[in-house]
Amino acid sequence: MVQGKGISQAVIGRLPRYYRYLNTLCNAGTERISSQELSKLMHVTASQIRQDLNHFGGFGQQGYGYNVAYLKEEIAKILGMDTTKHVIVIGAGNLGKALLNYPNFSKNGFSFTGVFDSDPAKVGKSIGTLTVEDVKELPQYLKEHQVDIAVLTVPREGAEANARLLVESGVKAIWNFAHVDLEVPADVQVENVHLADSLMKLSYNYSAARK
Amino acid sequence: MVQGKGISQAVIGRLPRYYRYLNTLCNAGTERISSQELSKLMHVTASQIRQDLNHFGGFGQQGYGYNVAYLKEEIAKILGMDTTKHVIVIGAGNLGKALLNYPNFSKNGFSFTGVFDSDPAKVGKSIGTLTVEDVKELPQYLKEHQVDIAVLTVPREGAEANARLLVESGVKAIWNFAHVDLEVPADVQVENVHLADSLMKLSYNYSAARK
DNA sequence: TCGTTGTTGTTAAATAATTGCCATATTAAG
DNA sequence: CTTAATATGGCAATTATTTAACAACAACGA
Repeated sequence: MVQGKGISQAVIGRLPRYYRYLNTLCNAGTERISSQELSKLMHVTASQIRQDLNHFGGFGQQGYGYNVAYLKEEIAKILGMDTTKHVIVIGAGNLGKALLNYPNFSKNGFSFTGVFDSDPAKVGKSIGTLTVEDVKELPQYLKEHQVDIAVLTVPREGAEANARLLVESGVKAIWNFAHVDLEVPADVQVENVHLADSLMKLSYNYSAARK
Repeated sequence: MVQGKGISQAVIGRLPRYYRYLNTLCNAGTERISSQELSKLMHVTASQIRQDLNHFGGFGQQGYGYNVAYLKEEIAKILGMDTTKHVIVIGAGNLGKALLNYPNFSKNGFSFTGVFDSDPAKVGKSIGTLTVEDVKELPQYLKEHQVDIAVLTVPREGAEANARLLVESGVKAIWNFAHVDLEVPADVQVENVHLADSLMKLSYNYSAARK
């Protein structure tokens, strides 16, 4: 169905942060941690941590706390990072390049397998191990390859058309950096990164704090 | 007009989206709009629109609705976009370049006035009208120039040190793209763009929908 | 073994956010 | 001028989210 088991997006949105802290703790060799210790580290309430985690199961043990490595793995599974996700990028500008070169994604099971652009000047150029392909090849590519997630780093004007194309070819997840709200069927997941909105929010908080 | 205090971040976070839709309407020549029409366009409730706006004042008129151009300007003011914000970028990688080249920011009162990097290979290179400066020059630069917002597009490891430097030099707003939670005094505003978190959230929703 | 301390999972209470409702004001038309 | 249709702003009701409280159980030391 559409949305996952009625767990709120507020909860889901906090999981990656837990994952990040657990990863750091794990790398530091920490074996166990209580919700209270973690709450101090993360500046959230221990109640919230326990409640968030218990949406997915009882990962802790009374009197002991949570095993860091185990909990980290469980959260990775919840977030779907236990299986490789094949990702393509539409738009080979600076933003697309930045994402393709970001090392952390591949560490977490996201495999970038293609990059497309409509600009003839960019087609054929290399980005890391990939070569930029013409966006005209995209429909054919989608027929021949499994694509879990498509990243849209194209200008606003081209975004809707590209999204439609992706949806028609069966892509079910779009990471949208274009500054528009995409209209897609309910079974297609869209995660927006509206940078301008984020900057405006900062601008508000900055301005409001000066008053 | 009355700038309320303690307005929730949920409300603030929606303002840029209103602004975007009003801008589009304005460009299309639309003069007036009711909360109901706007609600259909944006897929939110009319109640929410009216309630959000009324945190900042009564911008509408009974029986008429809202004047698009006027409301747009009022929201711009609320978001602090009526005064120019001087912005610098720390980190001249692909992400920094992408932000510097994004045309919409300058349209909305954000003026990028400097870019810094620690990599000698990047120092001296041009990005648009700016030249990359050595990050060692940053303290001196901050003494001589007004900086409203600093953008952190450096690797995780360098982020904390740069943030400390910025805070010590009196910068009060940081747009943080590094994958860490910065520890700053309460009077310094931080807006995080955690791309990995966003991708993981999409991964969850994608995986959950397949079940 | 037994008691003390620590810590979870869960339920209840408190807060916060969203939506529904409507009195009242404005516009538009006859 | 009168009336019907429209649409806000504010408040009340509802729903969602967060925090607090605590019973139950594990760990640990004596």
